[in-house]
Amino acid sequence: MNKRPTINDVARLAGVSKRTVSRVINGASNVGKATRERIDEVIKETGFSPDKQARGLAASRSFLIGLIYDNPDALYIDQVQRGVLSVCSEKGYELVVHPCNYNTDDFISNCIQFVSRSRIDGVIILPPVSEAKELAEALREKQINYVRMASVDLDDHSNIVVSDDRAALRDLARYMVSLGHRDIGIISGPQRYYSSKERLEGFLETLNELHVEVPVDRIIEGKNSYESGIECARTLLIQSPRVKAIFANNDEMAAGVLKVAHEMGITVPDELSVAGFDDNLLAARVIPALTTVQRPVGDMAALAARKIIAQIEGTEVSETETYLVKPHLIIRDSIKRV
Amino acid sequence: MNKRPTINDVARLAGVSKRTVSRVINGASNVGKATRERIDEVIKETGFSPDKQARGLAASRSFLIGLIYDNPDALYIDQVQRGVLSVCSEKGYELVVHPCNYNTDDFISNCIQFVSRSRIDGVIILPPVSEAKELAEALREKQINYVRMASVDLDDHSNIVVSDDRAALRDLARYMVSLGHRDIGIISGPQRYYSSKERLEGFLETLNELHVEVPVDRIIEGKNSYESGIECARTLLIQSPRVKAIFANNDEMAAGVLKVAHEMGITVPDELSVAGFDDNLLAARVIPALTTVQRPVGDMAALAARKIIAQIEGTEVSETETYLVKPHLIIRDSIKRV
DNA sequence: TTGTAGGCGTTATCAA
DNA sequence: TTGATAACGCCTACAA
Repeated sequence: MNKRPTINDVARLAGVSKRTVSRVINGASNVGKATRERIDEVIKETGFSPDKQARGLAASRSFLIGLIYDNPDALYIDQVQRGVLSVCSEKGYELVVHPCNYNTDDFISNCIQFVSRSRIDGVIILPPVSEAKELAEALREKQINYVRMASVDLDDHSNIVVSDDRAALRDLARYMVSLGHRDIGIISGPQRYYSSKERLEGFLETLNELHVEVPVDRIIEGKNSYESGIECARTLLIQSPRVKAIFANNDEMAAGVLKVAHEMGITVPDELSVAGFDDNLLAARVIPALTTVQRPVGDMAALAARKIIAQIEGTEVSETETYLVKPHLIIRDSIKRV
Repeated sequence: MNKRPTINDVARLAGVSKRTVSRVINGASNVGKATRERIDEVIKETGFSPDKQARGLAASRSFLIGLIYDNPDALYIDQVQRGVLSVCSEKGYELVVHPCNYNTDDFISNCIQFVSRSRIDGVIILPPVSEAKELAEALREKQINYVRMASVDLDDHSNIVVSDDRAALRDLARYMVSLGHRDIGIISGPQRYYSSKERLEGFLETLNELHVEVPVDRIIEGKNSYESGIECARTLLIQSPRVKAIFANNDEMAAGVLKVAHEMGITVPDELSVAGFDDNLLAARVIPALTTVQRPVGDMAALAARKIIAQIEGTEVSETETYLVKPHLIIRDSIKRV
């Protein structure tokens, strides 16, 4: 019921100055062993923990990490949040979320304000916002720590964690071809996003190597939404009825393909194979369950958290060298041998 | 590129003391009109905004609102976060997320610590954690502001926002019966949760009024997961093959029912009708699209945010009287007339 | 190795 | 209506 103990209480109880207590709190090396032990004990007894507000005010830090995103995929965001938090809480940071509007004009200043208003120590940026060069530049100019999560290596390795979507799609292409598929259609993502381009290129690249042609009219650009998936699937299936396998840029759109196939009386996977990307909640639930690609989102997020904290605390972890993770194929029921 | 202006800069430029500037910032009434205008102008010119850290240190506030939950439903959480943020950002608060582990022993002290470490001004608690009486008591005892989101009216109305799940299930029952259903099975949620009990009771209540009996062996308690839905559906469908309609406590389990029906060669909705709850992402994607119940989650969350801010700032909004919102039926393709 | 003094940017007390 | 002055709890030069 009493107030929280302060550094002064600890200092008084331990019979030292608060400066010394401060040293102990911050793990400074120049403290006598006996003194340190005495102080540690008092801290334990009193349950003292430094006040973040005061600490922040004095040191210009907040122990707050921001998460910036404009992504409709709630599941992805949830995984990221949990991944980041697993690291944060252990290091004494809290996570402040900031969904934003990538398309508005003031989106950059909005993000900058978010950071400076609350003195956020650093931000983690999710795709597709993370692809915005302007935001990264603005952040850098303002000396704000940031780490981007992306599908392309477009920044210094201490500022980014990338998933190798391209490699994953090469695997998928090989898998499809190995099952005999030759008549392949694609519902790509918006080509203004690197992630979409990477996936498309990785897929086509390997298909070409394996001498499988995909005529341009079998590649349709979707918008990553379920509705868009439905629309594109209709177009594709009517326009190119010979297509026997479709890769959709994400599971949402793949679910749309399933829907259209059902409407048109096409059986999946017997008459049409379908692949998605994300391993969304949907993927396993849908009938037939989707063969798709899973990114280790939680791990990537945790890595991003470690990087941002390393930046903040100036402790360049060796691990900072790691920045590339590879997604892997999840094989379920939506692709069949022909 | 210069540092942010401080209250001192403003005071100097306006030729007043910082105390007066402080009054203007905080909207105190006892400031001369001319003085106020001058100060307002300087604030605008300099782009000054008060530092939250310093402000918090002085006033014992952080302008941080915490979100406590232990809920696997990422979509629900995402909707809540957006709803809360829409209010927060406008009132100058930030949202700090705190997923926790309802089942661990230290879960309460963990939450309390979370709040006190960062001086969180108030917390919003989501179900099912929000049902924990002990947590609410601990919070109250520590004088921590909180608002619970729940399905039952189990707290003071300024501390809770409840969705009337019971009423929604009465509607569902009437709807099913109106379509001729008499052979109804139920996959309920864990009965240790109020929300699950409310739904089950509301459903049975109205069924009884309409003289539709549900034998006890047609009511199976599930765990709200997809897997659990599959398991329960198998049991139910094998044990009571005459069942022609199933209500599942959430969409995840309803998706499980669909899966099992497909496995067993039972056509939905022709031979079996299915209803869910949540209007999950799945609901519209699955085939057939699920008839389900939608809670206005975003609105509830925004309301909760307004309540918590009212508590923090001591401004009891009249709106605080509102606390009950009613979910509504979303009719899709999974229930058919018999 | 330890302590003293001053400052971080704001709000609160009390007088004028 | 205003303004000195002291908190708030911690960190950081600079000394000892």
